[in-house]
Amino acid sequence: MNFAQIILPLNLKGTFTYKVPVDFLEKIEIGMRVLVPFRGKKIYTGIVCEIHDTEPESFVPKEIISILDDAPILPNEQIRFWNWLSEYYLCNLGEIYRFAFPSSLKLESETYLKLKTNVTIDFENLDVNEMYLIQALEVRQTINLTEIEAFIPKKEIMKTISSLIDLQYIEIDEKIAEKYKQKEVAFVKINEEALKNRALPEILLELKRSPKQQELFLLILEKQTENPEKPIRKSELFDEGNFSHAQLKSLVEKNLVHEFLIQKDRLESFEGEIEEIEKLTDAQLKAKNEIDDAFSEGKNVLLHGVTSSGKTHIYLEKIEETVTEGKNVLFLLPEISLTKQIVQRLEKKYGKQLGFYHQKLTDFERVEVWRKVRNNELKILIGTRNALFLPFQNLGLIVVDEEHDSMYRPREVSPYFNAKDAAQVLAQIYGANVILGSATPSVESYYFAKKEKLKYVFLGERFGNVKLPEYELVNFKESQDSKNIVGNFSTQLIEEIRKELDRKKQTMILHNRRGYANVVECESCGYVNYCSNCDVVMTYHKFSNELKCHYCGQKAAKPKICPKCHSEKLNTRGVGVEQIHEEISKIFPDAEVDRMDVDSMRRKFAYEKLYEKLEEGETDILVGTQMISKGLDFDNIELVAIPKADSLLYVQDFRAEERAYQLITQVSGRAGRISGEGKVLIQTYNPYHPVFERIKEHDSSKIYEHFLEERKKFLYPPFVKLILIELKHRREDKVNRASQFMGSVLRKYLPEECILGPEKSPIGKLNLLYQYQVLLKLPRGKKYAEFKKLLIKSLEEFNEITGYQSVKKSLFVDF
DNA sequence: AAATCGACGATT
DNA sequence: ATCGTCGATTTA
Repeated sequence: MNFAQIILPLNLKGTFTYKVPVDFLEKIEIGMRVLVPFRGKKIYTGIVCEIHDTEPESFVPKEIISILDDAPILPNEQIRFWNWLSEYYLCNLGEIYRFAFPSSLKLESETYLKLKTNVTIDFENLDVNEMYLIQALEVRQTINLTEIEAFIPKKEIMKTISSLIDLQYIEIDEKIAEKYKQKEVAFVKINEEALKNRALPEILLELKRSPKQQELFLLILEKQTENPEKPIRKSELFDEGNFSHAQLKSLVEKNLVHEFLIQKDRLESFEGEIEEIEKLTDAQLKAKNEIDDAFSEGKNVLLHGVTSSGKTHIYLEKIEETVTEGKNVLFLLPEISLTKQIVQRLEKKYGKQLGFYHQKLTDFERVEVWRKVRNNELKILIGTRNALFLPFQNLGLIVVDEEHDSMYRPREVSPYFNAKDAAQVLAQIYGANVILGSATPSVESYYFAKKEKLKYVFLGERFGNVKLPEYELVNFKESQDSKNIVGNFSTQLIEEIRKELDRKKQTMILHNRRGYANVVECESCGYVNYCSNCDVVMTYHKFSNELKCHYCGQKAAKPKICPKCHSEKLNTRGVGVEQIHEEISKIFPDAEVDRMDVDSMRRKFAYEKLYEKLEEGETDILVGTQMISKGLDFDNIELVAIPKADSLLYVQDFRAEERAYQLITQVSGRAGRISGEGKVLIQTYNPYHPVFERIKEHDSSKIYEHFLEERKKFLYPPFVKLILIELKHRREDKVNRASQFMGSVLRKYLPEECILGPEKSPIGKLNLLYQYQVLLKLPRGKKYAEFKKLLIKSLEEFNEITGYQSVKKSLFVDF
């Protein structure tokens, strides 16, 4: 056993063979990190994935420099998971490794280290190497691994660094150190000490000359005695009485009152607003029993529960059961969002045994969570898809909430994989169970649930038997013909909104298109502005008064005259959310109309501020893109309007209808959560469109039947497996030729009916790269494995052509 | 992925 | 003759 296969953090095929030095033979194990030289001077942190005795024939392997861990950092299950991902999604192990590990666990020679600020170093307890490194860092701000090699022996480097990181003397210098700062809220409380030492009358006497201060002091005291558990918000004092900040400040200075800050996200639980877990309703209990049955049969579950049916309650029950059995839970969310009741409730109950893992953590925080998971200190982990890669010790349950969400498979991050499917494989490896939960399951999951590959559990009623919102289709063509319209709104829509305003209810308006107008077009010559990097017209944003490319972020000034024919007549075409917002503000000048989209939420705390406005009922009408369908659970919303619903359907994508249905249903779920008086107005030119008609009927099985029929007819998932091959290059002729060649190679091995293309991608140029694609529709089942082997063979053949090596190739399996 | 090497064209 | 850019090649 003299050789090891090492995974390197590079996007390279396969693993690399290294020789294990004799003194490491005892120590080395699969799953440990090792330091290896690669390409002359460079040093990388690799992962041992195999130890064997076969000496390579064609080359002389290099030696492992050092072993970084005393015990494997990566459990066996994770290595199996990585291998599955790599085979299934046709990606390299190195890519997975890069994605899975926090960067300070995979130091390489270009990683820069720096001294932590404001640390006092205890030189007495440092060894020689540590001392050298600290001294070097005192002279210069940063240093990298190659530079350290000059004064510390190679074998000692990592030991020295990790011990100094542990001591918190040094840290990794992350160039893009975007620190996520949590919002803090100020609270006040009476200084108990002051009350102990002196009698209350004495204190009041002292404040006699400042009556306002006295009044304020008494107000705080009164609030505190009334409810000692509930901390007092600084802002509520100013709301209730006519006090000034100066008065509070002097009370603080007199040491009678303490002021303190609490982080925003811990607030909810701290305020004790959470009800204890109520008993499950009969419907929920039935669902839970069905889940138990499925689990005992070793089946995973699709929990299809209409909006506010209390899926969370069922999750909580199952989570508690799993933890009681001594196993751990992973709770996946599409993105880390504010205020999730489940978070608050779990936090209260499990405190330090609850962990979070998501993209907004700093590297140090990630390593911290990693360590805790490995030591089995955390029982429950809430996280986004990258949490799948934590070194779990005994996973018992994975919950995938909002399983239909496309954030589980973002196309732009490599490696490409679908967290929903990966979660099921990971669970299988760990012998754990999975609950996929959604109010609007993906068509694929629904199909597998009906095919009994998953157990289908349906919760058809809202919690407390609250009625589901009612849908009404507004025929915009008719309104237009009878001239009953103002801009993009029919008078019917306007009247309904006015009624809500009169009743002091809130209204949501969904329009899923950013900006003010799609295009700015010259009336006389038809000129439109294209992005200079992409083959895309630029969207006009009136609010920031510029043109933006939504694909690469490129900005340009809005032209005043046509750059081509100098005409001054420039038209806008296509309606964006800004325009809807403007129209509504004009129609209801006295209402408070707010807009929520990525552009208006970019500023720090913009989301939090708007959230509070909505919560306090200050916002009357909220106009927004799909953003408004997530996380806004307020009791006072009863009307949801979708003025241009057709635009949701007209997207070049076989999932467009499915996504329209999901989006409409998700926003609708915001309406009438408590009262049951929710109403949804869908304004459309096609009131007889099958999707709208079926949404209206409130029978989800009908709509899924419709989707499945269409998918079957036009051969789309779940009836076939899709693999998209995308080729990119700066030069169009090159990528075009490459794609033609790819097509011909594929046709050599695979039947004609499986191959679509090659053709120019829907967006022909993106970020200066031309894109071409080939779409494969492969049959499911046994044939699939066979075809996939042939695909790999074709890809290998393609790779042999040296001329096409510079063409970037991406594969999207289960696209 | 990333560094290195070689070819070719533009610049001193 | 030298610098810069692009593409091909190689990594254990």
